[in-house]
Amino acid sequence: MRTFVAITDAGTFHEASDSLSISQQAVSKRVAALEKSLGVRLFTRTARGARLTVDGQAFLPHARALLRAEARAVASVRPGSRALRVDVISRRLAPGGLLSDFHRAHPDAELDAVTLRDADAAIAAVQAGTVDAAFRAVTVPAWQLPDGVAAVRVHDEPLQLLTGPAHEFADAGTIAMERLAGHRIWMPGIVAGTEWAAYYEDFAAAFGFTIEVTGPDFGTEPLLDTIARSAVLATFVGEQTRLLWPPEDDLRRVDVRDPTPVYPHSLIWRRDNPHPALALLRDHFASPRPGHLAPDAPGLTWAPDWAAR
Amino acid sequence: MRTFVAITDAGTFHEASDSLSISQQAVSKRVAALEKSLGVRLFTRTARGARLTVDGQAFLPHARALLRAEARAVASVRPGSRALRVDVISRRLAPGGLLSDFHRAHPDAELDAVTLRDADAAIAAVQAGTVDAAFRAVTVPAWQLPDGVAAVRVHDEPLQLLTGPAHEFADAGTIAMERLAGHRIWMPGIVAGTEWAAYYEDFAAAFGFTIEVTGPDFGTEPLLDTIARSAVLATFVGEQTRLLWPPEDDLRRVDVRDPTPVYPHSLIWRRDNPHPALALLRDHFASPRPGHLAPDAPGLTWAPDWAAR
DNA sequence: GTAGCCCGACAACCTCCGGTTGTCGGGACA
DNA sequence: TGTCCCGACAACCGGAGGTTGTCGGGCTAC
Repeated sequence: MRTFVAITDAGTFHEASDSLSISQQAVSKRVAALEKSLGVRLFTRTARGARLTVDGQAFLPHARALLRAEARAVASVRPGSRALRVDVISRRLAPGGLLSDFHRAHPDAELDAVTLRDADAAIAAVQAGTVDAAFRAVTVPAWQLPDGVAAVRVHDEPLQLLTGPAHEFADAGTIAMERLAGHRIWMPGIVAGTEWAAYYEDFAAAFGFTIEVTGPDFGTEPLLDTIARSAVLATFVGEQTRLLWPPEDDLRRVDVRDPTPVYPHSLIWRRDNPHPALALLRDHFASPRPGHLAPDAPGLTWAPDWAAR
Repeated sequence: MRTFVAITDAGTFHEASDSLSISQQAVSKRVAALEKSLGVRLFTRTARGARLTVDGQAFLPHARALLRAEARAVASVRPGSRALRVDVISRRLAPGGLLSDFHRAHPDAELDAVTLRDADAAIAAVQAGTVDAAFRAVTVPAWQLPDGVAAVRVHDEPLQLLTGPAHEFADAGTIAMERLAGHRIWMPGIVAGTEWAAYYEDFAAAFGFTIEVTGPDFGTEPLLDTIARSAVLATFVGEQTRLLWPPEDDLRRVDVRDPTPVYPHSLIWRRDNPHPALALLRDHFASPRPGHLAPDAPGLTWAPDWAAR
């Protein structure tokens, strides 16, 4: 690909071979191999150089796109001057409802999303500089964070109950929290010892339902399929979560009120991290965002006692 | 890259080696080479398989994007079932003002833009199936087109004069066509014998200015730079043309009235071409588009006599 | 505690991919 | 029509990248 693009830029095989620091014959061989593998001619060879065929013209922008993709891939792991790397909790809960929001506001800021084991790992990674920021529920007060690490609760994500059409709550639209008592909530994929598990333990204890984590996690598709077929199982998802499958009419979203459970996200970062996009991220989440609950909303919501303010 | 992604999908080196039909040792070597070239570890090796490191997680979406780019590149030249391939006239005149419009209306329709030598070559390519459609000024009446090839005049692009700040017309904003008489218009890059050359010959003859095509074409940047510095040279560009360089304040766009010159684009296609996106393209340009001159606008515009209706 | 198992790494070997140099035919141009 | 330059072809060669065989090291079962 690089050779192909170099030739279109240079105009002749010979000149391209210079810029690539290989021989003209090697360039010729590379092109011949590429043309053979594609099954089309990319250049018409003339006495005054190489000109693109129609296929070559159509191919060129895709070849350039490929080289750009390669450069971005390499840059994503280059120490120093890489894109902002942000830890977000498992996609099930909030697959970028947070970040896609930011992305719309700052389309040029490049982000790489990663997911660490739990908040402790995320905080350690932020301190180590392995990641630049994390969105996590923080279970400890601010003064217990490592030196130089800051955390601010920036986003309370309302949780909805997700049920199949045969479930008791399927057509309720909204239910009161007290009706959850005694019900079975299935949350496979939760890892014991994480802040995410702690959240659901406290949540279940506070309102008298049971959390089941049985079964290995085969991914979200079988999980949601099971939910869709079950009359008694339900699960929680973030309000912003967009499910890819199954079609939404196989599943029902049920709002919960009195109070509405919210998952408390804190933005965690290291104060001396100079990454320019990090400042954008902090500013974005420091200011109130229309359509989102402010974390200090009055008592209509529920979050664990330990959730940092 | 493919190996890297295969491992993340499979979970273990061994399983990935199966899906790639190579040995586990080869997979191990490939990963080691990739990690070495990137300078980071992508996997943590455990007794239960390979897990992504943080770098690996950040790298993964870029690796997938690269593979998608590769697939698109290959698909762009695959005979049958490739993206719609459209011939458009040299970018100088109308760099996708036509196609970006269509792209906004149909973001999913994949297009590859190519540029053939002239309208005759485009018509031949359409007939041969090398390209699926062409936007060209057609110099012959419809009944002289090859069998099965159709052409409909769909878009008249108004031309603006482009001058440097020292030019007589620089600050006029709008001029009457008659004022062009005796002026020098520089249009390097025009190839003799093309319908594009014929257009400008007729244009110049009709209103008494001169066209200069001297000088080899070094690309648009030096051309525009020359225009920007000259007090007597000017050139024509399509109204929709967005110039990348120099900054617009080094150049002046001057509207021409009484009449306004328009470049007549016909959409050319082969009637039995079943490409689904071609039908979209025809429908899009068959219907009136707000903000664009209809090709049958009254006598306020000028186009050559031969321009197909 | 320990035997077995499965995972990935390492070593040795070999093939052939992809580079090199040398040469050639053919179109453009003076 | 000679000259020049472009790209292709041939012959050769080193090493990148595949193979097989083997090993150490954690889980896991008993």
